[in-house]
Amino acid sequence: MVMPLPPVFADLTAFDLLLSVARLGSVGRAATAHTISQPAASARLRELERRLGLTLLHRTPRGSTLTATGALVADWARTAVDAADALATGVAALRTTHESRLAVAASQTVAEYLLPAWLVALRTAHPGLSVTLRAANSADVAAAVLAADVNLGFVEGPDLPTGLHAEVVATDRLAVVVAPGHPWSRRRRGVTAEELAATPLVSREAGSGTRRAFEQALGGRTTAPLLELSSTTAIKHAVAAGSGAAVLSSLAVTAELAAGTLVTVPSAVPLQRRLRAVWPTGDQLIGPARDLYTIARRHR
Amino acid sequence: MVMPLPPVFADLTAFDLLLSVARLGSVGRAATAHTISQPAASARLRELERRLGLTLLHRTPRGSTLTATGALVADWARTAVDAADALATGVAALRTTHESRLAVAASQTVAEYLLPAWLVALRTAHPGLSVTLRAANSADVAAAVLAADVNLGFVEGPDLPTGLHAEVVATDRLAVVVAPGHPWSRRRRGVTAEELAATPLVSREAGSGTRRAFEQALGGRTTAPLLELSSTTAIKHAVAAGSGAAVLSSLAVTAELAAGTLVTVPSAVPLQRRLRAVWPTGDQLIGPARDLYTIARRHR
DNA sequence: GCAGGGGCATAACCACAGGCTATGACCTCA
DNA sequence: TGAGGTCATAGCCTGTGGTTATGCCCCTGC
Repeated sequence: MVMPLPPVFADLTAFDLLLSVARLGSVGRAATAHTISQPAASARLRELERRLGLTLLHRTPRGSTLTATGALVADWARTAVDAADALATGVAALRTTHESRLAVAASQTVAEYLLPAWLVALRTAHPGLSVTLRAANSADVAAAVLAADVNLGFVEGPDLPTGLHAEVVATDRLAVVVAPGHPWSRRRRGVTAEELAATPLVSREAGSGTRRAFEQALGGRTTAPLLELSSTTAIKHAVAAGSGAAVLSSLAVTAELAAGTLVTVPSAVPLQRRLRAVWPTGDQLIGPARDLYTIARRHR
Repeated sequence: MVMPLPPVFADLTAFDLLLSVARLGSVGRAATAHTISQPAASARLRELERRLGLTLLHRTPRGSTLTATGALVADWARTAVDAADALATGVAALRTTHESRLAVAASQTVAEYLLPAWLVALRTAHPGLSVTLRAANSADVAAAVLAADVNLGFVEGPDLPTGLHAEVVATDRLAVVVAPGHPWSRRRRGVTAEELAATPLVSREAGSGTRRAFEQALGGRTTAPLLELSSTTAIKHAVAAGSGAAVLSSLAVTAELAAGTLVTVPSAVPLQRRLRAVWPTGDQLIGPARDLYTIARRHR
């Protein structure tokens, strides 16, 4: 059973403060950075240490530095804080922002797994910029770009309406995943195209970008799914529970692979698809849209 | 300048609650899972929606489901919650635990970037298990294993004292990184061994595992560092600020690459090193130690 | 057709976490 | 020896988020 986050770790403020102390070298300066008083910061950090049962800071009359364990905790905390930051950026972009300057539409995979990080990077280039994000399927994204509802679109499907110019910004590997106990989990030889085509899989509904890409990679000769679920998360749970194999974006399963709840099966078929940025043919990308495109490209 | 996390996002409790609602299908059940009352949960979620300015839930007389934007937010939130969870697991392992059952020692890179996820996975197999973690350099790890202070060790250095058995659990690519504006940042041809050897780099102190591995990969013919810093974080900041190039574990820079504050430079030299699990020669791994080893191996 | 139960919302109340200001103790350096 | 950093302590107050009790709504089954 999944447990809720223990309260000490649910509130990242204290950890964020710790990171500021590490960066700035003193509790007082960290306090100012967080616009709270020095005593407040001091108390929070003491309380954090007390609750963790660890000594994180080395306090000296001319500043504070991290202890060895403090540095380790800070590094772990940084990942968490960064993830929360990406969440914040994503939400900011999602908010209906009539007053915004850059409008982006992105297909599911891009919106979920790539855009938040890109937007965090974009924000350092354009601190005041507000971004609108529309998450939709690839066809809708293309339509939104054509209608000039958005300045830039990201699609994952192979097809593209005329009037749009596309540039590959990333390559998304599709991964065959199973539960650790599954017969395929110990294979060293890749599963062949024939096997994949013949095996009923846990799959998204027809029309999903991931499913289309997979079907296309196998030349359309796939069997009916074992189970048809409407969300990637549902699929991951089903597979982890032992329902069978699934083909998912490798971006969607990194966490599960790291946690060991899913394992990848090597595949003899190159399962790839290109994630592309799209904008109206003939248009020149300018300003934030251009920068976002550049940031996205840096990951190739 | 790095900004502190906005308060709404610093506290992940509400997001965690949202994930429970998604999983369990109703606000009331989610409340029970978090051991709070149903009105409390209801209020928190309303407040979350109000603060984000988004409608996350579809409330019906027989349960609540996520809206489309809710699902997107939930997916982003999941990464943040998972990271916080890894932080919690890491800290739990770090706490001095005389009463613990599994003792692990790990070198810096492993302890920072890999172990938390492994421990999260291990915990699902052994819910009650308490783990002690000792983070040290590879030599100390080996010593701790030999002295039977710990049940299992993870090292990154190439050398190993006699009496220890080692198995590769992961391969860590070293990456050449520079700031986005750096002359190397636009290179398509890899930098050669000669160039790398001739270029003064931002580097860790002599004796660091990463530095040793790099020197060994170049056959020892490297020049004096441009800048010698004692922590990976410091190096990353220095490089991002434009100080020069550095060679770091690819694990250490994923966040920065995603954020675009650092970029990798292709390298003509294969910069790899093996991360190995070690235990006393002749011993058979048993129980949790064996499971942790298995989990670690799954990532190869 | 109506009772019952599950689901969410509202209301009234309470506790305490965490903020603030003011001040003190300590170290270092000119 | 005083000035200017550092962090800690003390006393006070506010607001968030918890609780229980209750109401409304909708579906289901007798």
